[in-house]
Amino acid sequence: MNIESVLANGVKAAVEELYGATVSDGQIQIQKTKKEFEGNLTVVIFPFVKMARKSPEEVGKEIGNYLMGHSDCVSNFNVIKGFLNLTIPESFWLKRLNDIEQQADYGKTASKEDSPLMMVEYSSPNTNKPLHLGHIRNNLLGYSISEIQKANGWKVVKTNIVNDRGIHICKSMLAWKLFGNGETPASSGKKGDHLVGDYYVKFDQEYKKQIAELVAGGMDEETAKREAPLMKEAQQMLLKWEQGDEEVRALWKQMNEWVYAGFDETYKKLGVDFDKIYYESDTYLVGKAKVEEGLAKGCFYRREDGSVWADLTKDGLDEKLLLRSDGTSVYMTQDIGTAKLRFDDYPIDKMVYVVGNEQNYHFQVLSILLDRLGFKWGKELVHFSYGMVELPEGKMKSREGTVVDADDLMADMIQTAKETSEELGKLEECTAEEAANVARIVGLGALKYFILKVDPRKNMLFNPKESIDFNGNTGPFIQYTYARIRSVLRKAAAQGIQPTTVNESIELSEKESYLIQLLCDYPAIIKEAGEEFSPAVIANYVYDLVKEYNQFYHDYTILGEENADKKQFRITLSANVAKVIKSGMALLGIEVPKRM
RNA sequence: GGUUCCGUAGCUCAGCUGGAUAGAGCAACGCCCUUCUAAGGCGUGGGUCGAGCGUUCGAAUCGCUCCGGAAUCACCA
Repeated sequence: MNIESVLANGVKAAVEELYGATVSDGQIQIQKTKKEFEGNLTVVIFPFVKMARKSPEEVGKEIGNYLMGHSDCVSNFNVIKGFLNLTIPESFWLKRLNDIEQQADYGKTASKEDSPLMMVEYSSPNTNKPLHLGHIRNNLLGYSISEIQKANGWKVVKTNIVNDRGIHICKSMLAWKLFGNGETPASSGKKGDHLVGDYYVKFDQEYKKQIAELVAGGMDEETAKREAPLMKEAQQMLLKWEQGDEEVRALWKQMNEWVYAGFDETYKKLGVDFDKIYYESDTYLVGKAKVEEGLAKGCFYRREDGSVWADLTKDGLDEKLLLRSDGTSVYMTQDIGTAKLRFDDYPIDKMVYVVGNEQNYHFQVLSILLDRLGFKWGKELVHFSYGMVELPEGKMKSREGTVVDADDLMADMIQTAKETSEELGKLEECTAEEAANVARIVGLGALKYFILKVDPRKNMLFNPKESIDFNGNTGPFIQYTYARIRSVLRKAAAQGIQPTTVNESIELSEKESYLIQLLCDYPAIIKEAGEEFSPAVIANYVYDLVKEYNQFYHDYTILGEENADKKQFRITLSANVAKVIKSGMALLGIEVPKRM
């Protein structure tokens, strides 16, 4: 049992005995004592004031005295206004530190045979262009919440739905065919996804030219957009694809393969992965069948023109199209098909979709539809919705060329990390290979931490220049602290000191017991992050821990001349801080370097 | 217009199941390298928590009404 619940029971008994009143769990608030006051934990007294019919100060004193007399985990107390500040004995904190020292997977809960299964869908790229900054936020969030849920004892399947069919890829294919001269990744030296993306841009440029010509010839713009030969040809191509035209399918397959090779490289560099990948070309027909099935069961209805709709007016929403009048599927149909395949493949208890908040409405509808179609997790599906990433100059728009490419961005971050470490004269003793690896870890750590520390729901501002900041609440600052602790531990080991169980009679300073208290919070933090699907909770916790450790580090001599017990204690404390930093950063998908 | 989300220091963000004097970092200014990594530490200045009303012993936090911003409301994905 943890200290908070021991104290809560104590308070309950105290109020009952002193004032003859019964207290519910919700009325007892125990929080960390603010740093400017003496004590470790604080009981809020206000809820008991009415029961006691005495002043808050008196009630605080009486409950404090009771706890002192009835529990050995309170060594002192003081009352300020309505707050009862309790001092917990030092031996208590040391015992906890020793507990942490013993646990290799401190704070994590391993999944068991019968643990529930969570499927997390993230990334979900289109195959007509490379990944951009928005995908980076998506991928980092998806990966991180998967890790956090695993740490909370879930079985997790990470999945990706690749949008590999549709008019967008046909545009790239057509442009490649018309303007490409047979260019391949091998012949051009371009990454496959970039190559295909370049032709998507090319299509758009040529398409705009054609529209302009038609408008100059007297056509109105709307008609011109429809009548432009390029667009007609792209639509023709899509039709051929649907019919299984061999030549179109062969080109489609080839270009998609180039893209996948490119994506794999990006994912690998970013450090994310998937357990199972679905392709829309495999799921859209399944969706169609599922909709027909729903139609037969009376979940949906057909209009005169042949289109199929779901009536959601009873749920306070609109009517939603599921099949076009020509019988082809829409986005929603495909998601239904994907859901069916997934449900066939895995015993899913909880489904999480990591998708931007521009699709909030879509997932509201999807949840209702899946529920109607009998998916047991449909109603409770989680749309993990995150905000847009904006740039100082304004919004990202791929057509206006203001997208920040994922590969370029990662390369820039790594390059900056390299330059900075060279300027500061770090890593001079390292081999070029080691130095490059540290630059990679630090550059990507900066990017990942910067994005993950922000509340996912919020739109965030990404300033490519300012984001590379090696001070303050940043990934590199945390990595740096970790590297420094490792260095201390190496030197301690050279003196023959290893972290181990420490003598529980050592006297602790305020800072030391506060640090241990922070370490003790870690399991609760993982739990909270899991419930809220929030990597930011982990990130901000780790930052707090690091800041606190830095003060400790600067105030104390860890390896100097002093008594052996104290030295042992500080080494052990440092090692445990390092352990928790590493563990927390791993939940964010961020590596920590042994030296930097 | 309907729905949803956001609004906290000059900037980027924490804090939100109601609790003490609203916290960090960046930027500005001033200290600290004979002490284990200065990619660091300490300090100073900087706030009507978008506005108002309400509930409460107590509101940045809960409710209502406004104001400002974003997303969405396609036979696009």
